[in-house]
Order: sequence, then structure tokens, then C-alpha cells
Amino acid sequence: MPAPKEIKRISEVIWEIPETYKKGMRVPARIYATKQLLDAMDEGVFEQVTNVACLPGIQKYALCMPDGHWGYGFPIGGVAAFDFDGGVISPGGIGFDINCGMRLVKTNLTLEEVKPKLKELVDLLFQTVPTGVGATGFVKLSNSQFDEVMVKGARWCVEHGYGWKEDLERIEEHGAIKGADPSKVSKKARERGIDQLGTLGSGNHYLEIQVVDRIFDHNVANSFGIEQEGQIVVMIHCGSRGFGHQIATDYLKVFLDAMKKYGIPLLDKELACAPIDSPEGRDYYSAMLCAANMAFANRQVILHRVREAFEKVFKKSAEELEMHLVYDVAHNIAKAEEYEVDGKIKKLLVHRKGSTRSFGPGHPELAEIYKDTGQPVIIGGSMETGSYLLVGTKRAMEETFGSTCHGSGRTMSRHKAKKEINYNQLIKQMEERGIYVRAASKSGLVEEAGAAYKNISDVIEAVDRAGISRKVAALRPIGNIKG
DNA sequence: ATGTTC
Repeated sequence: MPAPKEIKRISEVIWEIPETYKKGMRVPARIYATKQLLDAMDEGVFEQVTNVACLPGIQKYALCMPDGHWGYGFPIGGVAAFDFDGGVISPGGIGFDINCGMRLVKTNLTLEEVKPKLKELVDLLFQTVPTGVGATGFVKLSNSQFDEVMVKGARWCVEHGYGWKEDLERIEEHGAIKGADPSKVSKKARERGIDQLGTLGSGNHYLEIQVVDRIFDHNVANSFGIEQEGQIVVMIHCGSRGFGHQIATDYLKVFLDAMKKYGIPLLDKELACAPIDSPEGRDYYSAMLCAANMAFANRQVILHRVREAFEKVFKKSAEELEMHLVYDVAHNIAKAEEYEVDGKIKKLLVHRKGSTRSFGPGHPELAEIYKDTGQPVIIGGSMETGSYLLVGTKRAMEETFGSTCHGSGRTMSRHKAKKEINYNQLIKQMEERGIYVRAASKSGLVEEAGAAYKNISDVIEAVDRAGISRKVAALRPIGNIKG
């Protein structure tokens, strides 16, 4: 679908829809994309990103990344920052899967060493990391322990033997965001989440064994633990499971009523929101952070299982295998961050939905190990087309509220993929290309076929050219576990 | 994404 005729080209990869496009827009909308990606975007993206531009307290621009596509209320690939003074918080700007995110682990193994053991490794991981809809995990929690997980996130896991102390400095916010309040979480959300720690889930969630295909920046790659092409790494993509989903559902309902109370005009029911500084807004923020911390903990337990599986298969300790965490980063979340707006430093609530934080060198919130380089940015492609490791930039801080893209973005609906792609053929094609896959369901696998997604390389070129993150390494899948 | 239309 073509972009609206009012769209203006700002640079090679930035496009702007002015405030005059639609009644009620408070700021312009900006889309980061090559001409080719822009032309391929669905009409819904333009509609949704300009709707977001109408929300109270929005700052500078409503943004959409090159992997943008139609989502619930806000586009997936959307970034929107709201002033704490007068601005709103919206579950639609965060996503149902709160703190869906990516985790990347390195090893010192090479492709040659892993190839003969690949099936054994993937089969073992498929047993120890539960996948699929409704999967439950092996970590048994009491209600008070689950409260601790909501507040302490990945730190709770490390304190209970699931991981290494050094893992914590390699996670966004050290794996535990301050401000989570378990008393703001419904009983139903608690019941759905309590046995889901260490589970992958379904949809586009996966655990993948990958090989470093190409290194673009050797210095930065090295500092992240990526030393050579042919090195094996493991990527984990999952979030807060039914727990975050229930919290989003609960507060969408609360916010629809709150909007009437606060006199916020309703453009679209999916854009339900509340003032950040209102009882409803504060409650959702505190509950949302419980789900964010649970997701960090979820990925931490999965990392622990990955280390255990490698230890068993390669008969060496995870320390000997140098299985250090490269990074863990969220791509569905809202964060309190400070940015310069009109020459003044303001505290903003940055909503990233299908968008990854991309803090550049010297950012005060980054751990010492990333101060010189900027933070690692982990971008998962589809299971066939490969993934990327990027690094954050100063330019992202200036232009996109410290944000970049998150993945490939679908081009084919799940329904269409199920109709057009044959399961047995897909498995065979993947095996021919050296990818061994185990999936919880046949339909789940075909829905995630590479053919159903945009080309990840096009998306990466767009963010790299825009300078809102830079290419560090390209990663290619060899083994995959899917929900 | 999701005890996949509580």
C-alpha cells in the first residue's frame, strides 16, 4: 500500500508525515525506512503512527522503525515518548507480551565442533526448555517467591543458582527494573504466570543455535565476546508469557474507563491509555514492571538450561566453554528516561513496542563493560534468514529516544503462511541448508517460515544507514527450537 | 503474543 501523499522525505531513510495530515496530531510522525521498505509497508502503519501522534503529552515525533507493521493500537516497530508531566501510558504502546526480548550467549565452540553433536544438543534443549502454548516450567515457586521474582527479576534467579553473578551486568537494567509492585498484579495474572518461569512459549518465540557468519566491526565484536567467524552462539527470544498478557488485558479494561474520567478523547479503543501521573497509570506501570522483571527471570532460567545442556553434550563446564552472556535487551516495554526536548532535559516515558533500546557510548545507565562501545543490540530474524548483533549510537539518543528496530517483521499473515507453506517441505529445505529444527507444533513452524517475513538484511541496512545503531556481526541459524 | 474467541 502506498504511503500518504503528504509524506516528505527528510533523508535517505527518514520520512515524515506532517501534523496537518490528520486532525488532532500534536507532533509529526516519522518513519525510518528505505524507499523500498516504505513502499512495502501496510497502510495500517501510517494510520496507526499518526493516531499515536494525537496522544496527550507526546514529544517530538511518533516514530516507526523499518520493521514496522500493523499492531494492536500502535504499530509494531513503534517508539513514542511521553512527558511525565501531562503525558500518558498505554498498554498498546508496549504490547501484550511485556518485555518480549532477546538474549545472546557466546561460546568458544566452533561450527566444526558442534556439527556432529547438533541433533543431540537440540533434542536435549527441546526437552529441558518447555515450548508451546500453555507450557509450564520446572521451577516451582510459592506465591511469596513469585513476588520476589516480580521485584528482583534475573537477580532472584542468580541468587537461587540459576546463573552467574556476572550475568546481571549484561542485562538491560541489570535484569531488575525498580518500581515493580506485586500488589498491582491481579490474582488471575499471578495464577497464569507462577509456573511459567523457564518456558519459551509459542508464536515467533524460539531458542536458536547460531554460527557467527560475518563480523563487520572486529573491535566492538571482540569486546562483546564475538571473536571469530565460525564461532557458535545461542539466541533466546521470549517474554513474560501468559503473565504479561494477562496484565495487559487487565489494565486495558481499567484504562477504557479511566479515559472517560480524565477526558482523553478515544480515537481507537486499542489506544486505551491513562495519565502517567494518575492512580490507574501508576498502577499499570508498577504491574507492567512486574511482568518485565518476570521476563528477565524467564530468559535467565532458560540461559541456565542452555548452559546445562552444553555441559552435558560437550562434557565440559559452562565456564570452560566460556558461555558468557553477550547481552539481554527488551523490545516491548516502557521506560523512564531523560532526553533533551527544546533545549531542556525532560523525564519521559519511552514506549518501545517491537523496538530495541540502542544507548550509545558513554551513556550513564550502561554497565562499565559497554561504556566505550555503546550497548549491544540483538536483532532476531526469522528462523531461516539469520540474525544480527548491532551496537547502540549517540545518534539514536538524539533522534529516536535511544531506539532502533527489533526484527524482520511479517509480510505474510499467519493464515496465509499456513495455507501456502508445506511443513515437510520446509523441514527438508531447512535440513538441506544445515538447520535442524524441533517444533512444538507443525502449524507453529510454518507460520514462522522465512518466506513469511521481510528480509532482515534490508531492515538492518536501513537502521545502519540512519545511524541509529551500527552493524557488528551477522549470525546464521543451525539449530532451532520453536513453540 | 495468548490456558490461540474469559
